[in-house]
Amino acid sequence: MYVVKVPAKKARSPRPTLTRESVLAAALVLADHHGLDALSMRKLGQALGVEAMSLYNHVANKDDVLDGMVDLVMGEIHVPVGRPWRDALRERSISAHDVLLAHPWAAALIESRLSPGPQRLAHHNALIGVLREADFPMDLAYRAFLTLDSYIYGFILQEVNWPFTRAERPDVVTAIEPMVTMEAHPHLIAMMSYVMDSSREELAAEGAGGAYRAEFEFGLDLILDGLAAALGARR
Amino acid sequence: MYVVKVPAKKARSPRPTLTRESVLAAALVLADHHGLDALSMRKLGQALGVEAMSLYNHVANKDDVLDGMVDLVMGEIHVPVGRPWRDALRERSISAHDVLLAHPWAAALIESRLSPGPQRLAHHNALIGVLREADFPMDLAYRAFLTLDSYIYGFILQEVNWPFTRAERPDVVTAIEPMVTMEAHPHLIAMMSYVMDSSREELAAEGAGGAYRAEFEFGLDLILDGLAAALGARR
DNA sequence: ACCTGAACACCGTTCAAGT
DNA sequence: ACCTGAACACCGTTCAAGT
Repeated sequence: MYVVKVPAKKARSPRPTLTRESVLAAALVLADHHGLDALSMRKLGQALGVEAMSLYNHVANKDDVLDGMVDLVMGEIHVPVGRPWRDALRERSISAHDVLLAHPWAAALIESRLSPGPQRLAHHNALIGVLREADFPMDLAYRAFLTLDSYIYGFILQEVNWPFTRAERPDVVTAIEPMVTMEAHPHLIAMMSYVMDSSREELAAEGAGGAYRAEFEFGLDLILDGLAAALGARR
Repeated sequence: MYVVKVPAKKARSPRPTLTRESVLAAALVLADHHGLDALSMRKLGQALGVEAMSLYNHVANKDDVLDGMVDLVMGEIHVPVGRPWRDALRERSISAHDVLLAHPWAAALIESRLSPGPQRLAHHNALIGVLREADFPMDLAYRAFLTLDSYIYGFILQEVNWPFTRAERPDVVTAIEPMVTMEAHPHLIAMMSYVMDSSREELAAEGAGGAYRAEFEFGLDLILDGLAAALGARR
């Protein structure tokens, strides 16, 4: 499985021959551009200039497509090796953040997939390797892994689904406003006005890593500090 | 909106009159028992002894149903007030964990919903209130909130989707096994054998809070420690 | 006021038939 | 070997018609 099919040399068809890889790549582009809801086998076929039924010659079914997309995304996340564990974890966490932000549909999908692909397995193996080579005992390595990944995926899900400026999603903001009252939700209002204040809108425009990058790094460093302390306590 | 409709006294129909509340309650039960994928307007109507189209007299559409279900779940999460911030946050985090574990479809759904309902607004207001009354500056309160909720939701998503014992999901475990090799994934294999070892299976049987409860509390306390340190540094 | 039959525009997937 | 038309069993939703 996962063998790359080489298109026959003499193929002179107007469009390239379908392969598992081209199907997955097209699915990823479609999801990036129009969201995961817009990804149907019929539309995917259409994007490839083919009927939906043809896809079943190259992928088992839609679940197989989703698994393949997840694995493509996992392959984009960088895990540095041969570096101090804290640096390595920090860099891979930020890489994961940026990759998952670039594919807003991916985080929710990854967490809902049961069978990991080769890229995901390799990623996890490398990650655990970083911890083990830094002499994390296995129970602590497991907890470190769970804590860090819980944070990363949870953060991305919030970031991707929660547009905090009125400019981004005026419809959402105006829908919420009438339900929030000063009497019932004073603290919520205080936080919303902090979050939506103008200096943050400038941040949002800066790009690279998104407007939440500083917030992400706050929690990330907090967790890395905690792991360092836990590791120190064991020695 | 959200007014409870009182069924007419003289109603003598074989089944109770439909209300928004009864529709949402039935949807929640259906999702708890058969998963979110099994929740369609047609099946929901069937569960209520009615055609799918009747539901539209009580809810706007399926999105409205999903929003209502999320809000019911949010209402189950307990936020203690008038207690030291650390105790209050710890208790509400564990409450959130247990509630979200009891409704395995909820975490993913909550994070994908754009418009919060009244219970969610009240919950967030109370949570921010705990932080503000403990003199967290607003920027730190916001980051504390983001860090904690990222962790909680991310953790639940992993816990809900990752069955770690062969007994629970033999099909998943056997599907993964042939892909993992000792040469390519030594660290992954080491961790999997740690995670799947028999002493953990006993833990799984203990119930209340699930088999991951200790792991959840590890990361939770790590984050609470970090927040306490960050708060102390500000004073 | 509430329920429903019929209809519309979608889904994923199978399978026999085509090339 | 790969593609497709027809078909099946599903979706969410609308709307005119019923009571």
